[in-house]
Amino acid sequence: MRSEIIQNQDTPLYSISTAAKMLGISVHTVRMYERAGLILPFQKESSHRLYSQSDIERLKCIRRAINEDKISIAGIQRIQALIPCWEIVNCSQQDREHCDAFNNHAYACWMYNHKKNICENLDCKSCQVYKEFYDCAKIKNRIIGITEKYESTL
Amino acid sequence: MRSEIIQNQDTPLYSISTAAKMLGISVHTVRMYERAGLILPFQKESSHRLYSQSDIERLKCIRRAINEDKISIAGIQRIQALIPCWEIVNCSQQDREHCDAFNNHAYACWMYNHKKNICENLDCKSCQVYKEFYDCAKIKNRIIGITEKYESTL
DNA sequence: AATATTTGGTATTTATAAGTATCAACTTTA
DNA sequence: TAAAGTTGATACTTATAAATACCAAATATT
Repeated sequence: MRSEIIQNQDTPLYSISTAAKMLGISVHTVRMYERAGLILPFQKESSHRLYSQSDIERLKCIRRAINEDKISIAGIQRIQALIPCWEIVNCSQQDREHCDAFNNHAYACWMYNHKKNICENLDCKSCQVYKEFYDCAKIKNRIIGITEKYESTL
Repeated sequence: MRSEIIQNQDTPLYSISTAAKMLGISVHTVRMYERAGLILPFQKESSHRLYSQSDIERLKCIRRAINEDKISIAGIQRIQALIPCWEIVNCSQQDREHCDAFNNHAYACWMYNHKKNICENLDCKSCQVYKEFYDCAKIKNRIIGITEKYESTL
């Protein structure tokens, strides 16, 4: 078996213009979504952005939400702010007290600074919270999961 | 102590034109919010709508979400669809299986039919799910509440 | 070294959601 | 029973979010 570069859904492959072309939108629109915290791109050392296949899928999902479901960008931000990140990363009571994400509800956790808590040394881009829960169905199912977890202890 | 008509925040008091005037919007806009499921008015036997002080506050909250926070109506619907109603009304596993609200994520529970479950004979207008959880902060705090409830059993 | 691309801005356009106007039929109330 | 208000529906207007176009400076590619 010869040595190969491992490629998967998370491998940074596409430049911003390639990504934009794949989605049929302008480069600026992609950056607009980034500014809004809907997507975190890979940054090369050089400051140029790169996107993986997962990023493309995420962007497609964002487009559907905006164009088909008529949810505004601000609305998507609020929805993502409801992801129960504290439960997913299982942070402590003390972590929560100092966490801006836990104590606010306007943006997803990856939009806040995480100093002095469990997330401090973690990369949001590779965190389950960011990677897995970007749409309504997945977020709702996760909330359901919490209640089921609770009920199973009764 | 003489007999008085009990008035509270939930007493139906205002006609639709009075409510619209109080909010500085048109009658039609109020009905638009109703169509979207953001507000459930009282209906007199006569089919004319009436609004309580709580309804006015709720409408003010909706207005802030739309005008200040820039969340679209479709966005508000999706956010309200994340209210963990099943946990609040504590419905059974069987109730959940047959519940359109539980099994979807596009609208709040009070927008669906509740046949053959615990909600069947309840009035959504006076249900805690509808009355208490119409904004992001309250919804998020409720989700937090579930996790804390779970953690307290450990 | 020359060409192509990306960056982060601002200014502008466009698409459309949110809101208004108007309507005839119906209901309430005075 | 006349006047005022409500209903639901359609057509129209407006406000603005989303997207595009453009820019000069920086970076990457050949």
